[in-house]
Amino acid sequence: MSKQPRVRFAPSPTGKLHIGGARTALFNWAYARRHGGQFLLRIEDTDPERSTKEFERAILEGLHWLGIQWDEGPDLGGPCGPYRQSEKYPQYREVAKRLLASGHAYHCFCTTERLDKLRAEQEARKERQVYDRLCAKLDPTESARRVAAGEKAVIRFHVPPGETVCIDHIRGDVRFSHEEVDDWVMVRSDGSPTYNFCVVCDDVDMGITHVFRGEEHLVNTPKQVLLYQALGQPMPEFGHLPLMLGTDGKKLSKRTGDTALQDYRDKGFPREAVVNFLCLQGWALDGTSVLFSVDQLVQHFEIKDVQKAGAIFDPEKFRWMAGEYLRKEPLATLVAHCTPFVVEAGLATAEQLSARAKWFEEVVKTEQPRINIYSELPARIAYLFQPDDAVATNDAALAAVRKHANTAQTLRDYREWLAPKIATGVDAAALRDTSKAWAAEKGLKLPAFFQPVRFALSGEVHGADLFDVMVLLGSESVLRRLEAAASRLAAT
RNA sequence: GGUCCCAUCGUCUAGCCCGGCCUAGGACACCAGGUUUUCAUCCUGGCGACAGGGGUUCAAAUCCCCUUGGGAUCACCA
Repeated sequence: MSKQPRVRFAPSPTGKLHIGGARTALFNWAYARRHGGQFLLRIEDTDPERSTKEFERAILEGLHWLGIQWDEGPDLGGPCGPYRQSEKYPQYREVAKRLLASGHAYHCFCTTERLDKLRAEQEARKERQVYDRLCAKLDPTESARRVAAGEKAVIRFHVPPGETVCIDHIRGDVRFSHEEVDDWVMVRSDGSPTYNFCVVCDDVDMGITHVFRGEEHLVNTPKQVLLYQALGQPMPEFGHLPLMLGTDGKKLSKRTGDTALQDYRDKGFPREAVVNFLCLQGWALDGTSVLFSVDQLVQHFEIKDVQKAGAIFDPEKFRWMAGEYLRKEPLATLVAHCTPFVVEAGLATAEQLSARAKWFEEVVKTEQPRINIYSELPARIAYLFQPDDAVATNDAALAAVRKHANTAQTLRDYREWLAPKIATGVDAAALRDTSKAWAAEKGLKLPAFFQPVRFALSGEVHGADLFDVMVLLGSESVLRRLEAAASRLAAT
């Protein structure tokens, strides 16, 4: 690398940040950091119909959340601005004028109707559907006159004969014949520039040295490369990242699951897990490490190590990884991450939780091995917030408890035995042994003892350690719930 | 259909560029055990792939060709 690389991520604000885009951003950013270069953010909002400020903000937010910082961008500014394409129309017009003058581009007056008809005919003859260059044959001064007269026209790029090879660090060199490239539209009849045109202008303006983007752009590359040549600008090196695929093997879309980064954030996937997992779609730290940090990514990321084949996005593995990170979180951090979800679920207010901070911390600690994402917590701990005489239950749990005989009696007996022991507080460790001894003495099999008690306390037959649950509930609640369940089981 | 890209366990991948260390490694999932009052966590083991066919070579997952399969893209969208 002769000089510092400059790379960019250039989303168009026509939707929330796609996880594929997030990965593209991540790889670009990692590359810049790895090689001591700059990472820029550019907003490609040349489609006024679909672009919104709202989406732009959401995208920046998503990027921030991932922990990606850019060196130049629409919010930060920089020496190569503006970083929003909608603010650069005068510049594009200038370039188009130059290209027109140098004969690399021409005005095309063909109507949409003629173009449609042309395509239909080519289709019928099973030919390639390309523009027939009718207007390329027009005399430039004649064209200029018609344009001056107010006639609607687009500006097309005049593709010269020949062939070109472009450097792709992932795929190797990609060779293409100019024959295959259409005389594409650079400027629409309303004067607005098109994507392929803006991209090149901007990448030139911003001194971009490496273009890493999704594979769907591979077919655009020839058009863009030709433009670099026409402009007399050095070509950047490319890297077309493998597509992220849905379980159907096709490009990931809303059909096959959540595609927006925000969806995963909203569901409570730990940030580090998202970053880690996204990186694993097409890249690996080494053969064996699955879990790695952003620092490790930056330390080892090489674009040539990126996989060529598309990667099917596996939500299952993603959830597993989320759990791995969640389990490693320091308790205070996990509490902070979970709190909004508990509040959102209506279990308690943030104030109520902070008033019982120590207690809530224990609650979270108890569930930490049992949840994979933050949003799973509320449902699991809801029982702690319910009235002692109205603990929610489900049929399956009830049915399981009913399999045991004399459960009401068991609960009452246990309650009676337990009451004096927890009068001054619950000691989980002590109770664990003595309770089992008590059950044994009563001639109860362990499940016949534990299941009804658990059911009484939480309405479930599965869950955290029973005596930890008692600690969380407190003596009074425990005794009340034991009684309430006994009554209920006796009644039916 | 044209053009382009791709091809290792069901999935993510290591190995491929610079052939031998590959009787192909790791992870998810799955299955079977162990731990636990249950669930989860955790631990152990198992299952399971070089798409097919030709070359080249003493030797090919690795290089070449063909076939097959999959994908992307064919706009005055990005």
